[in-house]
Amino acid sequence: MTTVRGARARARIEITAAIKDEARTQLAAEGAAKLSLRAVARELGMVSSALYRYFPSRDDLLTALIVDAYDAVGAAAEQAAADTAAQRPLARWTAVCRAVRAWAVAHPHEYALIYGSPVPGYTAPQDTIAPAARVGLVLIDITRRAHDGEGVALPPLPDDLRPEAERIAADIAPDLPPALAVALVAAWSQLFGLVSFEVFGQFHRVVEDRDTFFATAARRLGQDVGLLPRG
Amino acid sequence: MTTVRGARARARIEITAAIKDEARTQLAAEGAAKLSLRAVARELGMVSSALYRYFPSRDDLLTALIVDAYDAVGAAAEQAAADTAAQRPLARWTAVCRAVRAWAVAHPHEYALIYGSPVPGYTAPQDTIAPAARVGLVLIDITRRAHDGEGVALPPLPDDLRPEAERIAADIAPDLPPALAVALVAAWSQLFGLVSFEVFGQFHRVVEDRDTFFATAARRLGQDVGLLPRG
DNA sequence: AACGAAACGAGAGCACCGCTCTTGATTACG
DNA sequence: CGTAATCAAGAGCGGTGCTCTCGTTTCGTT
Repeated sequence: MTTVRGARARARIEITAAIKDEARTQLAAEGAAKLSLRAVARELGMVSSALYRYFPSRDDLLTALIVDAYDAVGAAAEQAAADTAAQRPLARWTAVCRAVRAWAVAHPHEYALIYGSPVPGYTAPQDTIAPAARVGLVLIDITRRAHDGEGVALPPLPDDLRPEAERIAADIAPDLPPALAVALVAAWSQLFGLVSFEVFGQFHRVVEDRDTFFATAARRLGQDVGLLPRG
Repeated sequence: MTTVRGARARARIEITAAIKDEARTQLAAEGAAKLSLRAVARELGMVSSALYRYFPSRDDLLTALIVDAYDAVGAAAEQAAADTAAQRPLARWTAVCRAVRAWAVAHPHEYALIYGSPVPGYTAPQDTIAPAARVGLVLIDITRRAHDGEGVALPPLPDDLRPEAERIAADIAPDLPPALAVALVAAWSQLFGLVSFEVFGQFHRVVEDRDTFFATAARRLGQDVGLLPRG
C-alpha cells in the first residue's frame, strides 16, 4: 500500500538510476579507473556536489555498480539454467558456464569490476556478498539435481582435506557430500580463471578459437564435479 | 667491455631503482589505484617533474612494476621447479603451483597488477609478454619431461577442438601432443583462477583451510594435464 | 493552512593529481 | 676547452574527489 511518497522520492529514484546509467556508460567506455564523478555530473547537467546527495562517495557509486554487475551475471546464469531445465546436468552446467562467459565478454569492464582486482579497498562491502553468490548457487543447484538423480562420480577425498571439506559442505550445501562441495568450489574458481584469462587478454595469441576452447574446458569442469557425460 | 659510462649513468640506474622501490612500497601499502607519482617523488626528496626524466608517465612506471612482478613470480616458479628437479612430475607440478600461490599471497597488490584487471589501457605493452610467459613455460617443461618419461594419460580430444588444439600446440610446445597442449593452457588459467579467488577475497568465509584446499586442487590440476599419481 | 525540518541544486574552495614548460646548474664528450 | 646533453627545480595548467555554505523547494506535522 505504501506507494512512492511523492514527487521528491520519485525524482530521487530516477536520478539515482540516471547516475548509475551514466556511470555504467563511462565504465564501459573507459574502465573503472577513469570513472569520474565530475564527468558523470557534467553529462547529466548537474554540478558535481549535487551528486553527493545520491552517493556519499565515488567508492559507493562503484559499489552500487558492483552489486548491479553481480546481479546481471547472476541473472544470466539463472536464465541459462532455466532455459536448459529439461536437459541433462552436464549440458546445463556448460550452458551456465557459457552464459557467464558471454556476459563477461560483452561487459568486460563490469566483469573486471567484480572479478578483477578489488578497486575500492580491501574488504568488499556487505551488500555485495549476497549477489556475488548467485552464480555459485546456480552451479550448486545443477549439481545437486544430478546428485539426487543419476548420481555423480567423484574421486575420493584426501584425508587431510576431509575436515575442511565438511566445513565447506556445511557452509554452501549441507545436503551434498563433502567431496562434491569442495569440487564445486574448485570448479567455480577455475571457471572464472578461464573467463578472466580471456577477458583480461592473457590468451592473446595463445588461444584463437575461444568458443570451442572454452566449451570443452567448461565441459571438463563439469566432469570434475562428477557430472556424467552422455546417457 | 662497455662498463657504466660515468657517475651520471650510475646515478641514473640507482635513481631508477629507487623510484621503482618506493613505488613498490606504495603499491604494497595502498594498491595500484592510489600510486601517486608526486608521493613517490616526495618520499624520495625530489620534485615530481624530476621523476619524468626516468619514467615518461605514470603508466610507464606501472609497466615497469608489471614486468618486475612477472619476473618475480616467474622466478619463484622456476625456483620451485629447480628445487624439486629430482621428484616426480606431479609433485613438481604441485610445488610450482604452491610457489605461485605463495608469491601471490605475499604480494597481493603486485599480483593484482599482473593477473587482475588490466589498469593502464587495453593492450599490454610488448615488454610484458615475454616475462608473462615464464610461469607457463615452467609448467610446460615439467609436463614435457613427464611426457618424455613415464608418459601422460589424457582423455581424447573432441573433434571440433582438434584444429585449435594443433594451433595451440604449434604455438607453445610443438613437440607435445595437441591434447596435452590444450589441457595445459586450460590448467594454466584455472590455476590462476584458484589463486585469484583467494587473493581477491572471493573465498572469504567459504574456504578456511586454504593451504590444503589449494594443495589438492593443484594436484587435481596436474592430473588434468595427464600427470600420474604415485608410481 | 502554516510552520519547521529535511532534502535539494548551485557555487566556491581545498588539497591533490598527472603532466608540461622554462630556467639554471652540472656533467659528459668532441 | 667549449658545446651539447642531462639533470633538479619551480611555476603552472586542467583535472580530480570531496566539503561547506547558501538560497530554494518539498515534505510531514500540527
